[in-house]
Amino acid sequence: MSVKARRRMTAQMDRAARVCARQGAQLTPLRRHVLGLILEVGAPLTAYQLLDRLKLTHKGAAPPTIYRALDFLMEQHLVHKIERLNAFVPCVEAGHRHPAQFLICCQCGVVSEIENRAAANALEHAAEQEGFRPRNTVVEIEGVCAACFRPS
Amino acid sequence: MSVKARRRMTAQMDRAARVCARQGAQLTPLRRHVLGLILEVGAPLTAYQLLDRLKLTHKGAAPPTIYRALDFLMEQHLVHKIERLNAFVPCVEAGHRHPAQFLICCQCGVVSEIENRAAANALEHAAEQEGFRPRNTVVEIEGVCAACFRPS
DNA sequence: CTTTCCAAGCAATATTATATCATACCGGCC
DNA sequence: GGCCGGTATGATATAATATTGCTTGGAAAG
Repeated sequence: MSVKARRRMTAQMDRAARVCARQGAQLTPLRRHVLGLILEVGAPLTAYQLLDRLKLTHKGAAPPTIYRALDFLMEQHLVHKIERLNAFVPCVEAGHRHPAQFLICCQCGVVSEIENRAAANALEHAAEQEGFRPRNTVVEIEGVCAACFRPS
Repeated sequence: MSVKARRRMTAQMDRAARVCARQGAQLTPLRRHVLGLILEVGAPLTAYQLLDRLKLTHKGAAPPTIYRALDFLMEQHLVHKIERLNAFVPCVEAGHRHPAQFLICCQCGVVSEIENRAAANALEHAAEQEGFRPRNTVVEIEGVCAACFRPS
């Protein structure tokens, strides 16, 4: 892991700590550790992949251990679940609810989160035209990313 | 099941038959039966719910039976999977690829499909700004439907 | 000090999905 | 007819994902 990446990770972790403190939520060592795993890998990880990594340092870890931590992290808007992959990634805009839009490259597997107001508004508008009150909008766009399309 | 609903279902089934014929795809009795189950219930059903129903008339049915049928129906764009629910619903615009946008009511569980060009375009645009080539866009909006919001 | 609350430990189990190999059926072709 | 290749289905097993319920321990609140 590069120095730069490590620095970014520390910043994200600090931010997470502040977010939780503000909410009165406890970012316990275990939860922090799980968040760390997600941040350091930088690719979507499934619950059981996380569990395997967690077990290396945390012997008694079992499925509920990881799912509880993930639930907590999702509640705090620190982590997103990618439904198509049953996998988890860090929130880019950590700490507050925001419409999630993901680009999933089906060639290299990279998932990147974008935040496009225009699209989010258009969707909200579309829902409201039906009398629907959106709470949580998830957009998962599968396709080919720029890097894979033009392999330079 | 009302006369009207049955008539609509027959129409959908006929349409499915035409779609498959055009593609040279075989809408076998088994696949037709599974599609029928999905059409008649009118609510999202999980694979195992479908399997239970299928077993009533089709003794040897096992998980692969239903998953194969579902894969086929999804390929033919006759059925969508709702990722958030691990459940399946009929395609409204059956028979051709189209951007799927779902409104999921978290109170009554009703899922309705909409087809909003403006929102779909906005999303496509957002993806392309990143150099991303979308292939398959899934939108799942969770919230409260009109009926639940104003219980009249 | 003790009550309360919540995180975590632990075991079991539920739910969702796939792998694999065998069999049956249908069409064309010799 | 007999064979061949392709596709659909049958059947069994198992993998992958997720939850339930109950218990324990420690820290914060009163």
